[in-house]
Amino acid sequence: MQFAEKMLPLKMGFREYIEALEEERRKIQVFPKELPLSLELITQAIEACRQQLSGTVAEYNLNGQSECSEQTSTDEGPVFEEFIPIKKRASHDSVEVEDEDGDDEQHSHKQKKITTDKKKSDWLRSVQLWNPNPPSSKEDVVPRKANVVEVKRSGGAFQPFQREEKSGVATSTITKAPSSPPVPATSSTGPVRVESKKDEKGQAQRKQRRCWSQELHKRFLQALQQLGGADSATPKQIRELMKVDGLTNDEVKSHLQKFRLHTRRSPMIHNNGSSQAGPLFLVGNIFVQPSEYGAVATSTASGGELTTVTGPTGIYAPVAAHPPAVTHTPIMKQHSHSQEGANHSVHSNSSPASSSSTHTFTTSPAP
DNA sequence: GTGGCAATAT
DNA sequence: CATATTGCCA
Repeated sequence: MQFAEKMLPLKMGFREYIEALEEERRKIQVFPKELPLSLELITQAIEACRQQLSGTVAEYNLNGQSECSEQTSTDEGPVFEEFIPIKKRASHDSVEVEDEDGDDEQHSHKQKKITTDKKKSDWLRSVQLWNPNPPSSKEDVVPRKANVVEVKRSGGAFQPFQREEKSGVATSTITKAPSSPPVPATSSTGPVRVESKKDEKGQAQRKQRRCWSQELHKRFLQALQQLGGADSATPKQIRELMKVDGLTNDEVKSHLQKFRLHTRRSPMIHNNGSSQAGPLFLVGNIFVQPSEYGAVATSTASGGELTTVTGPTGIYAPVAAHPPAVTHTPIMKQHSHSQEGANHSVHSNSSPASSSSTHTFTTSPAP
């Protein structure tokens, strides 16, 4: 008896999970064009879960991270991340720094792992966090505690976005940064505005390249979706929706352009539709994509199994009757979240030159 | 003015 | 070569 009770919850969890997934799939199935990837992902997730339910236990492979420069080998057959930045939500947060400090090991090895191992071909790969303006590789030493999970989320960290539904009670969707009234201004590690270089030369030199972080891109995608696709979205609208300070119309425009180009050229190359037992990657992390409505699931990637997934109040898509015939159907615009860019703290990723933009999308034959 | 494309600069 | 910025045009 006890055994049954013991394992029941687990199975139930899976079942519920699957159900939830299927429900979501049904929802988005009406927008095959808008959310092709989501559809695919969910489908695979379902399959994967079913397999797990069946008894076969596969191993999850979560990956998500990489700074603006490195994406250490990510062995994976299937390419998935494509445009969906997978956020890793482990129990221990704080920053993930590359291990380099070998306490018990000699710290002499400095081998780069990248090599030509994986040409992930994620044009997105290079997009990471804001790359303010690495004047000269600031060498700020970030105190790196060994394991101690000292969550130091004091004010002014970074990552303004990301709404984590805290046990139902929404902390109001406003997560306004504490120290960032209006006008984050352009100063200290702030936006990338041109330095205090009064244009004396008569010619405003080019703006510093803006590095599109994952978060940034994520927001970009969200906005894109809400606007009904890349084709119907306009830079201005996107920018408005992103609500990222310091972001200009032109930047969005440019990014959109690139995005379109890439999406056009490489349609959707996912792996075979079948679910293959191989790597599972879903589990929770993925569904944070359309989280705009402030209700999604959180997963426990750390050691735990999957857990949550159900939409609290089923807040997700209000749309119910939308004939697939019409393509874009912008889901109502809800400005629930707010985010203040102000973060750009002293990230100081020394990633000016290193950026291993090894992406080489072997563009398909083209149509 | 806004949006799209192309040239140009990293 | 890929990616971002700037310029030009509908």
